[in-house]
Amino acid sequence: MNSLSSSLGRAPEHPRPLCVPGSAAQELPGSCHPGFSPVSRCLSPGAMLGHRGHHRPPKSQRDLSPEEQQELRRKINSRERRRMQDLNVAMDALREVMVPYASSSSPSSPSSPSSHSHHPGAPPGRRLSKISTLVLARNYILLLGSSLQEMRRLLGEVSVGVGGVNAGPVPRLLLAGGWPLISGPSHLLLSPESLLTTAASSSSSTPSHSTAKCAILSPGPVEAPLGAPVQWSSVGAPGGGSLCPCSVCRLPRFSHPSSVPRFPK
DNA sequence: TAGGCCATCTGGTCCT
DNA sequence: AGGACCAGATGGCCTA
Repeated sequence: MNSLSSSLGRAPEHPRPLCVPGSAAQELPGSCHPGFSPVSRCLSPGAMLGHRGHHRPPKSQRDLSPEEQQELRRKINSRERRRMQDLNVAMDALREVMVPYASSSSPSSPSSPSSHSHHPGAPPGRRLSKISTLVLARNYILLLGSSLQEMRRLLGEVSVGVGGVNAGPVPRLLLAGGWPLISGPSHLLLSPESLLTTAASSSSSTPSHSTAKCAILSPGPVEAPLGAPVQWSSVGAPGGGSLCPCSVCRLPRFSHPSSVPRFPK
């Protein structure tokens, strides 16, 4: 776990100021309210809106001394920080496999949180935002699914001509045909049936205002005619055509090797 | 300067 | 009881 934190680059030992009951010097302006009881002083309006409609610290917490409460709060904050950092590591891992959008500099460049700062339409050099990463990943999976289905269809056609699916060189020939990530993690090779189902169900719910034209963002891959597999290269691969006009795809095709620290000091 | 994105803090809830 | 997860709030950084 520590390895994950250390890989983030942002020194876990130097998190932002902690808001710990009883530690006024560390309080964030606006987030804590001196004068409240040690237990309730950090309540934000949102935090006050508990599902039960009232706030009452657990019995065990009420029984703790201020020092113990402070230590407990530090411990909880640390856990939450680490949890979010782990989530970011996973997000970076996802960005990496998001060819051709993946940022090579990101892996653990959380050390450069500033490079996060990006939004659709931003100039090249910015890595995918979290939401963009998730949206692209989803559609990327759908694209792979449709590609797999297409490949299976072609395999079927070719195998008929050469005497069967297990006929020697045919599969290898097709596999060498430039299918993106076709040899990637096996868990990505989902059943085309489930992908079709997913795509069909999601195509009606997918926001389309800015993504309808995008082969990556839209359910397009699944809807693509069978004889014409999606032209991946035209979407964002090096040497491909113009950038997709959608809001998410107007992103850098190539990762930037350098990243600017979010909090330069 | 506004808006987007992000990290962090926090309290509540659920699970083991 | 403790940890994981979640969602709201807050403030900082960056870009248009």
